[in-house]
Amino acid sequence: MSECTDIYTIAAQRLTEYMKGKNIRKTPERFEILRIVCQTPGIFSIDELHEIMEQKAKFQVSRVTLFNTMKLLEDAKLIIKHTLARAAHYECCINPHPLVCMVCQKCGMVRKLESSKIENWLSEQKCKQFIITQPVLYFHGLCRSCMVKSSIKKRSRVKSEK
Amino acid sequence: MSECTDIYTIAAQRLTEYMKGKNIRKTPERFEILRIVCQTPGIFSIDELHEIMEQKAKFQVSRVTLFNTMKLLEDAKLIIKHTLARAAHYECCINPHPLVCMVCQKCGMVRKLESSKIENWLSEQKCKQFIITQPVLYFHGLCRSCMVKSSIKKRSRVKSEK
DNA sequence: GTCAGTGCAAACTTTTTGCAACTAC
DNA sequence: GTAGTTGCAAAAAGTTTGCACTGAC
Repeated sequence: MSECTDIYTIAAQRLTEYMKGKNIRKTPERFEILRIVCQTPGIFSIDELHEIMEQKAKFQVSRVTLFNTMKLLEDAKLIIKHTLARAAHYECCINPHPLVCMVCQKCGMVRKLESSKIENWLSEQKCKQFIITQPVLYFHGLCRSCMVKSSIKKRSRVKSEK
Repeated sequence: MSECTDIYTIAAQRLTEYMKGKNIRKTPERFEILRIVCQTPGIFSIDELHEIMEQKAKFQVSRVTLFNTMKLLEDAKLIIKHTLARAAHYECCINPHPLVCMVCQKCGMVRKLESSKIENWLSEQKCKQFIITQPVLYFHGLCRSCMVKSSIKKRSRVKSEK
């Protein structure tokens, strides 16, 4: 928890910095949402975040505000938006680094890979026509579980740790 | 056009092969959709495909059938599904290869990169816990046009060549 | 003839918008 | 006090489902 608090402190500073001179107000909702986002491991949807806010954090906030705040946090580069499933999913990302994700085409499971080579590869690329803010490498395939079970169940939403 | 026809011939063979022994029927809708998909460059949404079918191909087909058929073609590995925007986008991909896409965070533009190095990098990866069927590397960032214009217009849908 | 496929309408899910009340500045 | 923010309700957008009809096998 103390580590989470540290992350939140940094994140809150960055958000304050981002807001500066932009006519963007520091509302309690925005900082409480950021706090929960920092405390939530893995990726989550708006609905999941809404439930966490109400159940765990006992903080009432509307879905509309969550949508708006996610956009703000994304612009401030404090979270990353994944649109792998029908509903967008987000994750806290205080120190953006190249993400390597395994996405199961059957169950929607997402797993992250550690990789230094991809970073080297990325640094070699010359992209004058494009400012890269966040590279994400998705591997679409089948996870071990779905490899074994040959069930024909429908592709579900992205799973997150509950 | 002759090249497109060739691609369709190969695709139709693959689809037929995929359907074999699966109780999946060869309907004219499915093959006509596949033909148009093979003739359509770049990425497209269900709605865009629906318009092309009606306007250019003069072939009446419902959106429901397009959704179903896209699922079938995806399973048959003849198309790739991108979920970068609110609406899913698809592209024909007869010979799947690692895709490297630049996605503009502002206007939603998608551009493909040529890259052989990413293929080498991928071949080095050992993924025993995962069968990779399609690697896609997305660069999220800003395209040249949005770099210059500092307009604050909202992020729009994925653009495709019209 | 059977049952998978099609297409309409309706339901459902996710996201956006309009608007009144609120509040950070 | 002003204007950005919140949150409700409603609309919009994308996708799925129920069901009757059709047609591939």
